[in-house]
Amino acid sequence: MNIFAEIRTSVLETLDALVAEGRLPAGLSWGNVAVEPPRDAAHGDMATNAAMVLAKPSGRAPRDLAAELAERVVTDPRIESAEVAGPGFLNLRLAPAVWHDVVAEAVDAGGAFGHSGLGAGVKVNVEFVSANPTGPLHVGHTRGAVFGDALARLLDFAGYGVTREYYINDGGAQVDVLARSVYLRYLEAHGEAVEFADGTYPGDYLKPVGEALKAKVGDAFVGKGEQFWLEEVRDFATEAMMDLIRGDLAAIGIGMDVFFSEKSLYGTGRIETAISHLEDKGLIYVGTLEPPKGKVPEDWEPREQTLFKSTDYGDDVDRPIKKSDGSWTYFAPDIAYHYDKIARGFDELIDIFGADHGGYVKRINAAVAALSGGRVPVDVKLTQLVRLTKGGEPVKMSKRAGTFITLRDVVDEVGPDVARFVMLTRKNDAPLDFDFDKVTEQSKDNPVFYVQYAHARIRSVMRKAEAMHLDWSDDALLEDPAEFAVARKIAEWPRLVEIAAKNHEPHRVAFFLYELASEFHALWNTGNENPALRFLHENDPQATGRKIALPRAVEVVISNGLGILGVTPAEEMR
RNA sequence: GGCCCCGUAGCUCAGAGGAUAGAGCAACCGCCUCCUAAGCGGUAGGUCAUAGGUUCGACUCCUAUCGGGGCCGCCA
Repeated sequence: MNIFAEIRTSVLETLDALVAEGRLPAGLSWGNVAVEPPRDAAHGDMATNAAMVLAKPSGRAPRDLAAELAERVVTDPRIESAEVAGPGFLNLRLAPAVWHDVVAEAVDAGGAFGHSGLGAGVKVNVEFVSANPTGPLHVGHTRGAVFGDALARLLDFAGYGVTREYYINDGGAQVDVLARSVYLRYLEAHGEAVEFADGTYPGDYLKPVGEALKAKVGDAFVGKGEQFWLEEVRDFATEAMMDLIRGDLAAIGIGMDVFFSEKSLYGTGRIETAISHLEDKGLIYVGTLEPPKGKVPEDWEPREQTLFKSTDYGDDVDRPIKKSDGSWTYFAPDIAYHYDKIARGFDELIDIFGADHGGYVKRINAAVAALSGGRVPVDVKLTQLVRLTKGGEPVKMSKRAGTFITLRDVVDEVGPDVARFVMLTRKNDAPLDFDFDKVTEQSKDNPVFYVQYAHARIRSVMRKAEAMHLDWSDDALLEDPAEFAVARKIAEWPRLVEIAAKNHEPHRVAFFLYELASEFHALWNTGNENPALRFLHENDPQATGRKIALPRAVEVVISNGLGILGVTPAEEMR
């Protein structure tokens, strides 16, 4: 139940009635009519802009129209009063029973409270992480991973059919580099002294892979040329790296539904099929690109290449799909990959890239628009950098020289819950400061703690209530303004879920939980001033049962919200 | 040179085209015999980078400019 949507329906019905009576002209669109929480609580519980939006097309003065609407709309028993304000707002005050019912619904619905029909029947593919299978995930990947997973959970909560997907870049030169690096570790495992030249990966994490390779093939590859072992070592090493990455993802609570191999597109005709699809639309041609403006590479010279006419779909220049030697560029399998997603019947695609891939967005948009005939929208989200600090000092490298801070480093230091929550308290396209000390601090300026603390307080109350052998009653007793304030916030939850899901913005959930926690902590303190407002009343089980419905509803929302963020609610803070 | 993102309180940041732009921190003043004070209440703090435009209405949309970051053929 989204009470805002319901009251909006009521307003629209009133408008329909005015049309039927000839008080408003026919043919008006209600599309821009909104019912929203007002910014200032003094303006009531909800406000509608209906009169202002409809004033011009209906030739009415906004305040007059608002007044007429006000007269009619109060026949809805849920609407206690309606007041014209400002330039033509209609401020609505709802009956206390509405908030009472909201609390009861939250308590009854539990984990389903806030579920939405928004995404019913819509299949959406969320592709994220997709890090090269050449090493452990580092902190940059972590943000994309957390963001993608939270977005997937959010969409799932809003009723979409969600597939989480990882694109394995196992088709390019970097997996050959990986294979050679593992081969060196393999020789090392056989007691040979090895040297890691430029263009190989020197990281320690490949040592066990070299040893595992030795255990598997013995000395079969020792002293042999690349042609004997490259392919097998590449497959072996890639699989080992994907195991490593799957482990990293699991450490922060992420499981993928599909791992899609780039390699599976080569030599199987799948790239050719996708490209021929574009060819049929006249979007593939052979040509020579202009040199890039500004900083021209030193060795630049004009080359004839096979190009995709992405400029037809808003890109700045056409993009090469074949190198001058005739082999595919990275973009070609990417086209085929997105073609495959479309063919699998997804209604919406979401790609999550690091900010350094910003230049790639337009060509992905172009490719998907061309391949799907504009049917399938794709939203490419970029996650900005994470600035790691400890006690205010920048942390850039881990102790092992030359390696980036890994996802494991972060999880080991602060735990998966803190890492996830903090990374979701920023919009994806804003840089994020992550201070190892601050994020574990137990104070109000740490939102993780603040929200968890509210939950822990409620759990404490609930445990005590259970000890009194009573259960919540859904007949909530609401008296104080602070109680109504909390109930109003709870009523906003279903609406917030829909807004966040539509905009692909899970950070809104984190901010909402902070606000809800704030309302709750305020309510908690009213119990200090006025013991009658406390949740637990030792000698009055009935009153207690009715009083704990509200904190129980808060618990439901915090728990559901943290579930979307992938954070475990805290039972206690000790 | 082009493209993308960002610019909101001293700091870190929210803000579905709506009213007098919000929160936390820092500053100042209050609240613990009390279900967890790890908390709550209050005061103060603003040219929403700048200039135009669209609109009944712009922090929000459009254009230009300034400032910060990222990216820019045969790497992925």
